[in-house]
Amino acid sequence: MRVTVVTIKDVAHRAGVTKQTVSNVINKRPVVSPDTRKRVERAIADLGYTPNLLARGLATGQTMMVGLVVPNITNPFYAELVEDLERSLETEGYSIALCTTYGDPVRARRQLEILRRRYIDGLILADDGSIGRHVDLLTEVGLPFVLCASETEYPSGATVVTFDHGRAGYLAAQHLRDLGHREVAVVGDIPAHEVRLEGAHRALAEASITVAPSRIRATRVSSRLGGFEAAMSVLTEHPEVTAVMASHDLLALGVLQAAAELGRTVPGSLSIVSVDDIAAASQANPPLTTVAFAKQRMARKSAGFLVRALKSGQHRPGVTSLSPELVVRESTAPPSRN
Amino acid sequence: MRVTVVTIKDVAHRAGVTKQTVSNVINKRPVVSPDTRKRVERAIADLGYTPNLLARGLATGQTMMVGLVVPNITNPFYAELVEDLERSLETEGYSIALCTTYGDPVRARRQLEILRRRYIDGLILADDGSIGRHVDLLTEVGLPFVLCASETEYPSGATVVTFDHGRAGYLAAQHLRDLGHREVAVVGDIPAHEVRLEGAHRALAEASITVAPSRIRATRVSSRLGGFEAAMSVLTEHPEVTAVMASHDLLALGVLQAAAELGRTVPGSLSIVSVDDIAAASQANPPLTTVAFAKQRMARKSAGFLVRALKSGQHRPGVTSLSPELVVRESTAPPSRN
DNA sequence: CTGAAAGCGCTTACAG
DNA sequence: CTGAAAGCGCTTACAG
Repeated sequence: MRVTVVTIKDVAHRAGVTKQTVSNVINKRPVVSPDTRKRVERAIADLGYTPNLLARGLATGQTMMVGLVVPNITNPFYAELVEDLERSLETEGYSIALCTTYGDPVRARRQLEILRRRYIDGLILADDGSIGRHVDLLTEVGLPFVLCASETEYPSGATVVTFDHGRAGYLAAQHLRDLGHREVAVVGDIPAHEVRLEGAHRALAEASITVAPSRIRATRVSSRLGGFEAAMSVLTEHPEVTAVMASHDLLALGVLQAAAELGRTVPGSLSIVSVDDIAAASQANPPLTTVAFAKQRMARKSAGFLVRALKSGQHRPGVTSLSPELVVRESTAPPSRN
Repeated sequence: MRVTVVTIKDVAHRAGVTKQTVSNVINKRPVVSPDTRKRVERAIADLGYTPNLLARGLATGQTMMVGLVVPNITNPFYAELVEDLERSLETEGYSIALCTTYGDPVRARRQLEILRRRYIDGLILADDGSIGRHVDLLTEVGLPFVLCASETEYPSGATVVTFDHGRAGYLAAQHLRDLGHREVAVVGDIPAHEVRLEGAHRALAEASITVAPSRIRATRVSSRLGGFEAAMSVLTEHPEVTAVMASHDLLALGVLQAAAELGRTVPGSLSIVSVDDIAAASQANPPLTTVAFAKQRMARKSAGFLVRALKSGQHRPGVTSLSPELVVRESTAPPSRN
């Protein structure tokens, strides 16, 4: 099926040199006389030659591919992260191989195995909480990687870029507290976002506010629908609640929907705050107050660390924790008196 | 950096055979005696050997990778399509290389060039309308591909899977018409969705309804925000409008937001219909009436065609047009009398 | 500065 | 059924 393809040999032949000379000009090694360089470049242009990356990869051990492992890409957080990562990486000349795990450790392992056999140069993994289990595989084969960590514990000795999830939760709850809310409910992706919620509890505790366990709902699914169901249940049982803290925006969008369903205006009769700042948060109605994670900074940092490791050949473990920032929009207001 | 890796030679040595025998057992060629097969399999297991896909690709000309080219993945339509495609393809043993074009033809070309140099086996392209220009490159190098076509014209001689966009528009507008709407505005991704809108005009014309040009708004950007701005402008200028047809769901979500902003309840005082049926459509408030494109069927068909072409080595051009279906939810109702 | 040789890890005919 | 040889398209020392 494949049409004949022009190789380094064809170029060499046409330029009247050997293929290693062609290789030298391709790789810009300064050992070629200007004259023959010109000849070779002509031949390359005439023939439309481009090096076979497979062959090069086999010979050099460098494929210029890095793997990106994420739970999925229909979740906008990961979609946005992947796009940012791709942009950062491609400016460095790397192509990306995308792997989705769907949160399935078996699947993740299989995918990693295949990437390894394709001899990618390195990996960036967006931890879904189960990635930690596969780090052994990575270190075992000596594949450089950096972890865009979720808040769950990450392995020591790894290069990780993470957000300060505890602080994110703290900032969100502090905002509610400072607005004067005392009747707060929590809709959370539990246990995945435990740390965020702990931060929230800390902020509330500082104002002697405690959130009864019955006002904390874990979502069945990590989606808008999950947030909706959780909010419906908690708001129905506890109508006195004036504010809901969601552990991430997708859930908050569901809470928003539940509020509409229950006839509670936002922020007039219910305040909603969450964490993430995905694009949809600012486009919601009303736009969501949330604590922003700078995905783009995470992407740049991670890509930077990986590229440095690949270039230097040195592994430099360490944890970089990025600070989240409260973004006040229109889903929060002081509690109304009625 | 890379730790020592076990090769076919190591296996051969340990099993006391030559590497071509190992190759024979790996590729399940029925020429190996049960006895030596066992020995080799033992050696493979002991050493944890897995074939180097780069080397194999170079030797066979098959990389078992297929490229997926989409405009972006933050648009949920493409994200969902990519996930479906990946699932279909991986069951056939293919890994995917993802390319995002961001609608930039230059970028698209560069990416395709790189994929070609990586010797992927084939391609699936989700047309953003500009892909057509690159088909020459693909046919030139003889790379099998299938086009998940947008509605713009596609090259002849290609294998394409598309939706009947005209019918989609027709169904959407017919629904509004049958509900009794006569004052209709259009928010469209123009010219990308020209065909959908033509279908819509046809349905309306059948009831002698014409949509004045001033009631048709092209969006600046193909996003929620674009839909919002377009709807704000058209609804402000034409408050008598009772229904809006959007050319895709993302825009419709923006229209929904505009309706809220303008104090028009949906569907009480304004009906909204669109085309696509992305996940967010059913999760909107109210859930959107829309015309569904079965992305999953598109993904399966496309993957199926490509895989068949790869296996048979035969290119079979043709256009498969999938039928859309109206999904009535809660964003549409008869016009109110006031 | 250029060319002959060996090698990356696999597969594919082709003898024995 | 097994082994020796050549080749996929590149690169990397190493002579000249």
